[in-house]
Amino acid sequence: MTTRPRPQKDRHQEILDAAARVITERGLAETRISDVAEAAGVSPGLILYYFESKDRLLSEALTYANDQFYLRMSREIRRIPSAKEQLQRLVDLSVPGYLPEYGRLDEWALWIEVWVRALRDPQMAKDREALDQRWRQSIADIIRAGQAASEFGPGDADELAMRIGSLIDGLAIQVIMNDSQVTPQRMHRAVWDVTARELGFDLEPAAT
Amino acid sequence: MTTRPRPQKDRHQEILDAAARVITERGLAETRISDVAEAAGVSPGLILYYFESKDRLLSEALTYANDQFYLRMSREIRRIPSAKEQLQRLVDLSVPGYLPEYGRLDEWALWIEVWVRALRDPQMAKDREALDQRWRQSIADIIRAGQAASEFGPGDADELAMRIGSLIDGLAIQVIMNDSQVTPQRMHRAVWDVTARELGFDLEPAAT
DNA sequence: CGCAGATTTGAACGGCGGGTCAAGCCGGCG
DNA sequence: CGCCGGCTTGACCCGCCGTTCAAATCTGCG
Repeated sequence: MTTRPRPQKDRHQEILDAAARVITERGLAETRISDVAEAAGVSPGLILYYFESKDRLLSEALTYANDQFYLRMSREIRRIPSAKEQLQRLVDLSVPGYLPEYGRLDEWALWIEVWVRALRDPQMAKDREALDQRWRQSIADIIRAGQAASEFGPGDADELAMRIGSLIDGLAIQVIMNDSQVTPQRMHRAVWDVTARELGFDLEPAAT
Repeated sequence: MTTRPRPQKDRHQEILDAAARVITERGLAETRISDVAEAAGVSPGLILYYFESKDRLLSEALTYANDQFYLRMSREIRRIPSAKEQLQRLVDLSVPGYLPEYGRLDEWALWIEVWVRALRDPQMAKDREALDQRWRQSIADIIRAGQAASEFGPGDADELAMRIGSLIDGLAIQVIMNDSQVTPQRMHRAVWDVTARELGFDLEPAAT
Protein backbone atom coordinates (compact mmCIF):
# COMPACT_ATOMS: atom_id res chain seq x y z
CA MET A 1 0.00 0.00 0.00
CA THR A 2 2.71 2.44 0.93
CA THR A 3 5.60 1.84 -1.42
CA ARG A 4 3.96 0.24 -4.41
CA PRO A 5 3.41 3.18 -6.75
CA ARG A 6 5.85 2.36 -9.53
CA PRO A 7 7.77 -0.86 -9.04
CA GLN A 8 5.69 -3.02 -11.37
CA LYS A 9 5.14 -0.14 -13.73
CA ASP A 10 7.73 -1.73 -15.97
CA ARG A 11 5.69 -4.82 -16.62
CA HIS A 12 2.58 -2.76 -17.01
CA GLN A 13 4.15 -0.69 -19.74
CA GLU A 14 5.90 -3.59 -21.35
CA ILE A 15 2.58 -5.31 -21.73
CA LEU A 16 0.88 -2.22 -23.07
CA ASP A 17 3.65 -1.81 -25.60
CA ALA A 18 3.38 -5.41 -26.63
CA ALA A 19 -0.38 -5.13 -26.89
CA ALA A 20 -0.13 -2.05 -29.07
CA ARG A 21 2.27 -3.84 -31.36
CA VAL A 22 0.04 -6.86 -31.66
CA ILE A 23 -3.07 -4.78 -32.28
CA THR A 24 -1.27 -2.84 -34.97
CA GLU A 25 -0.25 -6.04 -36.62
CA ARG A 26 -3.26 -8.29 -36.24
CA GLY A 27 -6.06 -5.84 -35.63
CA LEU A 28 -8.05 -5.44 -32.48
CA ALA A 29 -10.55 -8.13 -33.34
CA GLU A 30 -7.92 -10.78 -33.95
CA THR A 31 -5.78 -10.03 -30.95
CA ARG A 32 -5.68 -12.80 -28.37
CA ILE A 33 -4.29 -12.64 -24.91
CA SER A 34 -1.78 -15.28 -25.80
CA ASP A 35 -0.52 -13.12 -28.67
CA VAL A 36 0.15 -10.25 -26.35
CA ALA A 37 1.83 -12.59 -23.89
CA GLU A 38 4.06 -13.96 -26.59
CA ALA A 39 4.95 -10.49 -27.86
CA ALA A 40 5.79 -9.42 -24.33
CA GLY A 41 7.75 -12.58 -23.69
CA VAL A 42 5.69 -13.68 -20.71
CA SER A 43 3.07 -16.28 -19.99
CA PRO A 44 -0.60 -15.69 -20.77
CA GLY A 45 -1.49 -15.90 -17.12
CA LEU A 46 0.63 -12.90 -16.31
CA ILE A 47 -1.36 -10.66 -18.59
CA LEU A 48 -4.44 -11.28 -16.49
CA TYR A 49 -2.39 -10.70 -13.40
CA TYR A 50 -1.75 -7.12 -14.48
CA PHE A 51 -4.99 -6.40 -16.27
CA GLU A 52 -8.35 -7.40 -15.02
CA SER A 53 -9.67 -8.45 -18.39
CA LYS A 54 -8.81 -8.59 -22.03
CA ASP A 55 -11.16 -5.71 -22.74
CA ARG A 56 -9.50 -3.40 -20.27
CA LEU A 57 -6.08 -4.32 -21.55
CA LEU A 58 -6.98 -3.55 -25.12
CA SER A 59 -8.67 -0.29 -24.25
CA GLU A 60 -5.71 0.86 -22.22
CA ALA A 61 -3.31 -0.18 -24.93
CA LEU A 62 -5.15 1.86 -27.52
CA THR A 63 -5.20 5.07 -25.57
CA TYR A 64 -1.65 4.46 -24.45
CA ALA A 65 -0.38 4.03 -27.98
CA ASN A 66 -2.16 7.08 -29.28
CA ASP A 67 -0.92 9.03 -26.36
CA GLN A 68 2.66 8.10 -27.13
CA PHE A 69 2.16 9.04 -30.73
CA TYR A 70 0.88 12.46 -29.78
CA LEU A 71 3.62 13.03 -27.26
CA ARG A 72 6.30 12.21 -29.75
CA MET A 73 4.94 14.62 -32.30
CA SER A 74 4.28 17.27 -29.75
CA ARG A 75 7.75 17.14 -28.31
CA GLU A 76 9.32 17.50 -31.67
CA ILE A 77 7.19 20.41 -32.74
CA ARG A 78 7.76 22.37 -29.60
CA ARG A 79 11.39 22.87 -30.59
CA ILE A 80 10.59 24.75 -33.74
CA PRO A 81 10.55 28.54 -33.34
CA SER A 82 8.37 29.79 -36.20
CA ALA A 83 4.67 29.02 -36.08
CA LYS A 84 4.47 28.53 -39.77
CA GLU A 85 7.25 26.00 -39.69
CA GLN A 86 5.67 24.31 -36.72
CA LEU A 87 2.52 23.93 -38.71
CA GLN A 88 4.44 22.71 -41.68
CA ARG A 89 6.10 20.08 -39.60
CA LEU A 90 2.82 19.07 -38.07
CA VAL A 91 1.36 18.59 -41.51
CA ASP A 92 4.38 16.60 -42.63
CA LEU A 93 4.02 14.31 -39.68
CA SER A 94 0.28 14.03 -40.11
CA VAL A 95 0.42 12.58 -43.55
CA PRO A 96 0.76 8.83 -43.15
CA GLY A 97 3.79 7.62 -44.98
CA TYR A 98 4.92 11.03 -46.15
CA LEU A 99 8.14 11.08 -44.20
CA PRO A 100 9.53 7.61 -44.64
CA GLU A 101 11.32 7.56 -41.33
CA TYR A 102 8.26 8.57 -39.36
CA GLY A 103 4.85 7.38 -38.39
CA ARG A 104 4.46 4.15 -40.21
CA LEU A 105 1.10 3.63 -41.78
CA ASP A 106 -0.05 1.14 -39.20
CA GLU A 107 0.28 3.57 -36.34
CA TRP A 108 -2.50 5.59 -37.82
CA ALA A 109 -4.61 2.51 -38.14
CA LEU A 110 -4.88 2.42 -34.38
CA TRP A 111 -7.03 5.50 -34.58
CA ILE A 112 -9.63 3.64 -36.53
CA GLU A 113 -9.68 0.92 -33.94
CA VAL A 114 -10.20 3.57 -31.31
CA TRP A 115 -13.15 4.96 -33.19
CA VAL A 116 -14.84 1.63 -33.55
CA ARG A 117 -14.42 0.87 -29.94
CA ALA A 118 -15.50 4.29 -28.81
CA LEU A 119 -18.83 3.70 -30.48
CA ARG A 120 -19.71 1.23 -27.74
CA ASP A 121 -17.30 1.63 -24.86
CA PRO A 122 -18.07 4.75 -22.81
CA GLN A 123 -14.63 4.88 -21.26
CA MET A 124 -13.01 4.71 -24.64
CA ALA A 125 -15.40 7.34 -25.89
CA LYS A 126 -14.28 9.65 -23.15
CA ASP A 127 -10.61 8.98 -23.79
CA ARG A 128 -11.04 9.49 -27.49
CA GLU A 129 -12.67 12.85 -26.97
CA ALA A 130 -9.85 13.95 -24.71
CA LEU A 131 -7.24 12.79 -27.19
CA ASP A 132 -8.92 14.58 -30.05
CA GLN A 133 -9.44 17.69 -28.07
CA ARG A 134 -5.79 17.88 -27.20
CA TRP A 135 -4.87 17.39 -30.81
CA ARG A 136 -7.13 20.18 -32.02
CA GLN A 137 -5.89 22.28 -29.17
CA SER A 138 -2.28 22.03 -30.22
CA ILE A 139 -3.15 23.05 -33.74
CA ALA A 140 -5.11 25.98 -32.38
CA ASP A 141 -2.20 27.00 -30.19
CA ILE A 142 0.14 27.08 -33.11
CA ILE A 143 -2.36 29.15 -35.04
CA ARG A 144 -2.74 31.61 -32.20
CA ALA A 145 1.01 31.95 -31.88
CA GLY A 146 1.28 32.55 -35.60
CA GLN A 147 -1.44 35.16 -35.51
CA ALA A 148 0.26 36.93 -32.63
CA ALA A 149 3.46 36.99 -34.67
CA SER A 150 1.54 38.11 -37.75
CA GLU A 151 2.63 35.04 -39.62
CA PHE A 152 -1.02 34.17 -40.20
CA GLY A 153 -4.05 36.24 -40.92
CA PRO A 154 -6.90 36.67 -38.48
CA GLY A 155 -9.67 34.17 -37.75
CA ASP A 156 -11.05 32.01 -34.97
CA ALA A 157 -8.14 29.75 -34.14
CA ASP A 158 -10.32 26.99 -32.72
CA GLU A 159 -12.52 26.94 -35.74
CA LEU A 160 -9.57 26.87 -38.08
CA ALA A 161 -7.96 24.10 -36.06
CA MET A 162 -11.10 22.03 -36.28
CA ARG A 163 -11.24 22.41 -40.01
CA ILE A 164 -7.61 21.67 -40.64
CA GLY A 165 -7.57 18.80 -38.20
CA SER A 166 -10.65 17.24 -39.73
CA LEU A 167 -9.34 17.59 -43.23
CA ILE A 168 -6.24 15.78 -42.10
CA ASP A 169 -8.30 13.03 -40.53
CA GLY A 170 -10.47 12.53 -43.55
CA LEU A 171 -7.58 12.41 -45.97
CA ALA A 172 -5.45 10.29 -43.67
CA ILE A 173 -8.08 7.59 -43.72
CA GLN A 174 -7.85 7.24 -47.45
CA VAL A 175 -4.09 7.21 -47.35
CA ILE A 176 -4.04 4.56 -44.68
CA MET A 177 -6.45 2.53 -46.74
CA ASN A 178 -3.94 2.72 -49.53
CA ASP A 179 -6.37 4.42 -51.84
CA SER A 180 -4.96 4.60 -55.32
CA GLN A 181 -6.21 8.14 -55.84
CA VAL A 182 -5.21 9.65 -52.53
CA THR A 183 -1.47 9.32 -52.25
CA PRO A 184 0.58 10.78 -49.41
CA GLN A 185 1.94 13.43 -51.74
CA ARG A 186 -1.46 14.43 -52.93
CA MET A 187 -2.79 14.56 -49.42
CA HIS A 188 0.12 16.67 -48.34
CA ARG A 189 -0.40 19.17 -51.10
CA ALA A 190 -4.11 19.39 -50.39
CA VAL A 191 -3.70 19.94 -46.68
CA TRP A 192 -0.98 22.49 -47.03
CA ASP A 193 -2.84 24.28 -49.76
CA VAL A 194 -6.06 24.57 -47.80
CA THR A 195 -4.14 25.54 -44.70
CA ALA A 196 -2.42 28.33 -46.54
CA ARG A 197 -5.67 29.67 -47.88
CA GLU A 198 -7.46 29.45 -44.55
CA LEU A 199 -4.63 31.10 -42.70
CA GLY A 200 -3.90 33.59 -45.39
CA PHE A 201 -0.27 33.01 -46.21
CA ASP A 202 1.59 32.04 -49.35
CA LEU A 203 2.97 28.56 -49.73
CA GLU A 204 6.46 29.20 -51.11
CA PRO A 205 8.15 26.44 -49.12
CA ALA A 206 6.10 23.83 -50.92
CA ALA A 207 8.43 20.88 -50.53
CA THR A 208 9.96 19.61 -47.33
CA MET B 1 -29.75 -23.93 -63.02
CA THR B 2 -32.09 -22.47 -65.59
CA THR B 3 -34.77 -20.64 -63.64
CA ARG B 4 -32.99 -19.84 -60.40
CA PRO B 5 -31.67 -16.30 -61.00
CA ARG B 6 -33.81 -14.41 -58.49
CA PRO B 7 -36.16 -16.61 -56.52
CA GLN B 8 -34.05 -16.79 -53.35
CA LYS B 9 -32.85 -13.24 -53.81
CA ASP B 10 -35.49 -12.27 -51.33
CA ARG B 11 -33.96 -14.28 -48.54
CA HIS B 12 -30.54 -13.14 -49.53
CA GLN B 13 -31.52 -9.51 -49.19
CA GLU B 14 -33.61 -10.07 -46.12
CA ILE B 15 -30.61 -11.54 -44.44
CA LEU B 16 -28.31 -8.77 -45.56
CA ASP B 17 -30.78 -6.22 -44.28
CA ALA B 18 -31.05 -7.99 -40.98
CA ALA B 19 -27.28 -8.25 -40.72
CA ALA B 20 -26.85 -4.56 -41.41
CA ARG B 21 -29.35 -3.75 -38.70
CA VAL B 22 -27.63 -5.98 -36.19
CA ILE B 23 -24.19 -4.65 -37.03
CA THR B 24 -25.43 -1.11 -36.63
CA GLU B 25 -26.86 -1.95 -33.27
CA ARG B 26 -24.30 -4.28 -31.75
CA GLY B 27 -21.18 -3.50 -33.71
CA LEU B 28 -19.39 -5.80 -36.08
CA ALA B 29 -17.32 -7.45 -33.40
CA GLU B 30 -20.31 -8.38 -31.28
CA THR B 31 -22.51 -9.64 -34.05
CA ARG B 32 -23.27 -13.33 -33.89
CA ILE B 33 -24.86 -15.43 -36.55
CA SER B 34 -27.72 -16.20 -34.23
CA ASP B 35 -28.37 -12.46 -33.81
CA VAL B 36 -28.72 -12.06 -37.53
CA ALA B 37 -30.93 -15.12 -37.71
CA GLU B 38 -33.16 -13.77 -35.00
CA ALA B 39 -33.35 -10.36 -36.63
CA ALA B 40 -34.26 -11.97 -39.92
CA GLY B 41 -36.76 -14.27 -38.28
CA VAL B 42 -35.14 -17.47 -39.44
CA SER B 43 -33.02 -20.19 -37.92
CA PRO B 44 -29.26 -19.87 -37.56
CA GLY B 45 -28.72 -22.75 -39.91
CA LEU B 46 -30.36 -20.89 -42.74
CA ILE B 47 -27.86 -18.10 -42.59
CA LEU B 48 -25.10 -20.52 -43.45
CA TYR B 49 -27.26 -21.96 -46.18
CA TYR B 50 -27.20 -18.62 -47.98
CA PHE B 51 -23.76 -17.41 -47.00
CA GLU B 52 -20.72 -19.57 -46.95
CA SER B 53 -19.37 -18.14 -43.74
CA LYS B 54 -19.95 -15.51 -41.15
CA ASP B 55 -17.11 -13.45 -42.50
CA ARG B 56 -18.51 -13.32 -45.99
CA LEU B 57 -21.93 -12.46 -44.67
CA LEU B 58 -20.65 -9.55 -42.65
CA SER B 59 -18.50 -8.23 -45.44
CA GLU B 60 -21.35 -8.37 -47.89
CA ALA B 61 -23.69 -6.76 -45.42
CA LEU B 62 -21.35 -3.84 -44.92
CA THR B 63 -20.91 -3.04 -48.57
CA TYR B 64 -24.57 -3.65 -49.16
CA ALA B 65 -25.63 -1.20 -46.48
CA ASN B 66 -23.27 1.50 -47.60
CA ASP B 67 -24.37 0.96 -51.12
CA GLN B 68 -27.98 1.48 -50.18
CA PHE B 69 -27.06 4.59 -48.29
CA TYR B 70 -25.30 6.01 -51.28
CA LEU B 71 -28.09 5.06 -53.65
CA ARG B 72 -30.67 6.73 -51.53
CA MET B 73 -28.74 9.98 -51.36
CA SER B 74 -27.81 9.86 -54.99
CA ARG B 75 -31.36 9.30 -56.14
CA GLU B 76 -32.59 12.21 -54.16
CA ILE B 77 -29.93 14.61 -55.35
CA ARG B 78 -30.39 13.78 -58.98
CA ARG B 79 -33.81 15.43 -58.88
CA ILE B 80 -32.45 18.85 -57.98
CA PRO B 81 -31.79 21.12 -60.95
CA SER B 82 -29.23 23.64 -59.69
CA ALA B 83 -25.74 22.40 -58.95
CA LYS B 84 -25.37 24.67 -56.01
CA GLU B 85 -28.53 23.35 -54.46
CA GLN B 86 -27.48 19.82 -55.22
CA LEU B 87 -24.30 20.45 -53.35
CA GLN B 88 -26.20 22.05 -50.53
CA ARG B 89 -28.44 19.04 -50.24
CA LEU B 90 -25.47 16.72 -50.35
CA VAL B 91 -23.88 18.60 -47.51
CA ASP B 92 -27.09 18.56 -45.52
CA LEU B 93 -27.35 14.83 -45.93
CA SER B 94 -23.70 14.31 -45.15
CA VAL B 95 -23.84 15.80 -41.73
CA PRO B 96 -24.83 13.02 -39.35
CA GLY B 97 -27.88 14.04 -37.41
CA TYR B 98 -28.32 17.37 -39.14
CA LEU B 99 -31.62 16.55 -40.76
CA PRO B 100 -33.55 14.76 -38.06
CA GLU B 101 -35.57 12.68 -40.47
CA TYR B 102 -32.54 11.43 -42.36
CA GLY B 103 -29.44 9.36 -41.96
CA ARG B 104 -29.47 8.34 -38.37
CA LEU B 105 -26.14 8.56 -36.65
CA ASP B 106 -25.64 4.82 -36.59
CA GLU B 107 -25.76 4.50 -40.35
CA TRP B 108 -22.60 6.46 -40.54
CA ALA B 109 -21.00 4.24 -37.99
CA LEU B 110 -21.02 1.46 -40.52
CA TRP B 111 -18.38 3.32 -42.42
CA ILE B 112 -16.00 3.00 -39.57
CA GLU B 113 -16.60 -0.71 -39.43
CA VAL B 114 -15.84 -0.85 -43.13
CA TRP B 115 -12.56 0.91 -42.57
CA VAL B 116 -11.45 -1.37 -39.83
CA ARG B 117 -12.26 -4.40 -41.84
CA ALA B 118 -10.68 -3.04 -44.99
CA LEU B 119 -7.39 -2.82 -43.16
CA ARG B 120 -7.15 -6.61 -43.24
CA ASP B 121 -9.65 -7.98 -45.71
CA PRO B 122 -8.50 -7.43 -49.30
CA GLN B 123 -11.96 -7.87 -50.75
CA MET B 124 -13.34 -5.31 -48.37
CA ALA B 125 -10.44 -3.02 -49.21
CA LYS B 126 -11.36 -3.21 -52.84
CA ASP B 127 -15.04 -2.58 -52.18
CA ARG B 128 -14.25 0.32 -49.93
CA GLU B 129 -12.12 1.96 -52.56
CA ALA B 130 -14.87 1.58 -55.14
CA LEU B 131 -17.44 3.00 -52.75
CA ASP B 132 -15.28 5.97 -51.91
CA GLN B 133 -14.39 6.59 -55.48
CA ARG B 134 -18.01 6.71 -56.48
CA TRP B 135 -18.73 9.11 -53.67
CA ARG B 136 -15.95 11.49 -54.66
CA GLN B 137 -17.02 11.08 -58.23
CA SER B 138 -20.53 12.29 -57.56
CA ILE B 139 -19.25 15.34 -55.79
CA ALA B 140 -16.92 16.03 -58.68
CA ASP B 141 -19.78 15.64 -61.13
CA ILE B 142 -21.84 18.21 -59.33
CA ILE B 143 -18.90 20.56 -59.29
CA ARG B 144 -18.32 20.14 -62.97
CA ALA B 145 -21.95 20.78 -63.70
CA GLY B 146 -21.83 23.89 -61.57
CA GLN B 147 -18.74 25.14 -63.29
CA ALA B 148 -20.30 24.58 -66.69
CA ALA B 149 -23.29 26.60 -65.54
CA SER B 150 -20.99 29.26 -64.06
CA GLU B 151 -22.46 28.69 -60.63
CA PHE B 152 -18.99 27.87 -59.35
CA GLY B 153 -15.59 29.29 -60.08
CA PRO B 154 -12.88 27.36 -61.89
CA GLY B 155 -10.65 24.67 -60.44
CA ASP B 156 -9.86 20.97 -60.75
CA ALA B 157 -13.17 19.34 -59.91
CA ASP B 158 -11.61 16.06 -58.78
CA GLU B 159 -9.22 17.81 -56.48
CA LEU B 160 -11.98 19.94 -55.00
CA ALA B 161 -14.17 16.89 -54.57
CA MET B 162 -11.43 15.09 -52.70
CA ARG B 163 -10.95 18.01 -50.36
CA ILE B 164 -14.61 18.56 -49.65
CA GLY B 165 -15.31 14.86 -49.32
CA SER B 166 -12.43 14.38 -46.93
CA LEU B 167 -13.40 17.33 -44.83
CA ILE B 168 -16.85 15.82 -44.55
CA ASP B 169 -15.41 12.48 -43.54
CA GLY B 170 -13.14 13.91 -40.91
CA LEU B 171 -15.83 16.04 -39.35
CA ALA B 172 -18.45 13.33 -39.59
CA ILE B 173 -16.32 11.07 -37.46
CA GLN B 174 -16.34 13.53 -34.63
CA VAL B 175 -20.04 14.08 -34.93
CA ILE B 176 -20.74 10.36 -34.91
CA MET B 177 -18.57 10.07 -31.86
CA ASN B 178 -20.79 12.60 -30.23
CA ASP B 179 -17.95 15.00 -29.65
CA SER B 180 -19.05 17.83 -27.45
CA GLN B 181 -17.18 20.41 -29.52
CA VAL B 182 -18.14 19.25 -32.96
CA THR B 183 -21.90 19.45 -33.20
CA PRO B 184 -23.86 18.78 -36.36
CA GLN B 185 -24.60 22.48 -36.71
CA ARG B 186 -20.99 23.44 -36.36
CA MET B 187 -19.92 20.79 -38.81
CA HIS B 188 -22.49 21.95 -41.27
CA ARG B 189 -21.36 25.51 -41.11
CA ALA B 190 -17.72 24.54 -41.48
CA VAL B 191 -18.30 22.36 -44.50
CA TRP B 192 -20.51 24.81 -46.26
CA ASP B 193 -18.18 27.64 -45.49
CA VAL B 194 -15.11 25.90 -46.84
CA THR B 195 -17.05 24.67 -49.82
CA ALA B 196 -18.14 28.19 -50.64
CA ARG B 197 -14.63 29.49 -50.43
CA GLU B 198 -13.13 26.66 -52.47
CA LEU B 199 -15.78 26.93 -55.15
CA GLY B 200 -15.87 30.68 -55.09
CA PHE B 201 -19.46 31.49 -54.36
CA ASP B 202 -21.24 33.39 -51.63
CA LEU B 203 -23.16 31.54 -48.99
CA GLU B 204 -26.38 33.52 -48.72
CA PRO B 205 -28.65 30.52 -48.26
CA ALA B 206 -26.95 29.67 -45.01
CA ALA B 207 -29.77 27.81 -43.32
CA THR B 208 -31.74 24.96 -44.76
C1' DC C 1 -51.67 -37.67 -55.10
C1' DG C 2 -46.67 -38.47 -55.09
C1' DC C 3 -42.14 -37.46 -56.16
C1' DA C 4 -37.80 -34.50 -56.51
C1' DG C 5 -35.50 -30.89 -55.31
C1' DA C 6 -35.02 -26.82 -52.94
C1' DT C 7 -35.58 -24.73 -48.43
C1' DT C 8 -35.64 -24.65 -43.45
C1' DT C 9 -34.97 -26.31 -38.97
C1' DG C 10 -32.63 -27.08 -34.63
C1' DA C 11 -29.88 -30.28 -32.30
C1' DA C 12 -25.19 -31.58 -31.90
C1' DC C 13 -20.18 -31.07 -32.56
C1' DG C 14 -15.75 -29.14 -31.98
C1' DG C 15 -12.47 -25.87 -31.30
C1' DC C 16 -11.04 -21.79 -29.66
C1' DG C 17 -9.71 -18.73 -26.25
C1' DG C 18 -10.69 -15.97 -21.93
C1' DG C 19 -10.24 -16.57 -17.34
C1' DT C 20 -8.84 -19.43 -12.99
C1' DC C 21 -5.76 -21.57 -10.01
C1' DA C 22 -2.48 -24.41 -7.58
C1' DA C 23 2.00 -24.72 -7.67
C1' DG C 24 6.77 -23.02 -8.32
C1' DC C 25 10.21 -19.21 -8.33
C1' DC C 26 12.79 -15.44 -6.62
C1' DG C 27 14.48 -11.59 -3.96
C1' DG C 28 14.72 -9.34 0.32
C1' DC C 29 14.66 -9.34 5.20
C1' DG C 30 15.22 -11.08 9.80
C1' DC D 1 19.89 -19.76 6.07
C1' DG D 2 14.97 -19.90 5.88
C1' DC D 3 10.73 -17.67 5.54
C1' DC D 4 7.40 -14.47 3.43
C1' DG D 5 5.05 -12.16 -0.14
C1' DG D 6 4.86 -10.70 -4.45
C1' DC D 7 5.63 -12.49 -9.28
C1' DT D 8 5.27 -15.97 -12.82
C1' DT D 9 3.98 -20.11 -14.90
C1' DG D 10 1.16 -23.24 -17.66
C1' DA D 11 -2.20 -26.59 -17.37
C1' DC D 12 -7.00 -26.76 -16.98
C1' DC D 13 -11.88 -25.47 -17.06
C1' DC D 14 -15.82 -23.88 -19.30
C1' DG D 15 -18.92 -21.35 -22.05
C1' DC D 16 -19.62 -19.65 -26.39
C1' DC D 17 -20.45 -19.70 -31.15
C1' DG D 18 -19.40 -20.97 -35.98
C1' DT D 19 -20.35 -24.72 -38.54
C1' DT D 20 -22.36 -29.31 -39.91
C1' DC D 21 -25.95 -32.39 -40.78
C1' DA D 22 -29.84 -35.38 -40.85
C1' DA D 23 -34.37 -34.84 -40.76
C1' DA D 24 -38.70 -32.14 -41.59
C1' DT D 25 -41.19 -29.13 -44.54
C1' DC D 26 -42.49 -26.97 -48.48
C1' DT D 27 -43.18 -26.22 -53.58
C1' DG D 28 -44.27 -27.11 -58.03
C1' DC D 29 -44.94 -30.43 -61.45
C1' DG D 30 -46.60 -34.53 -63.75
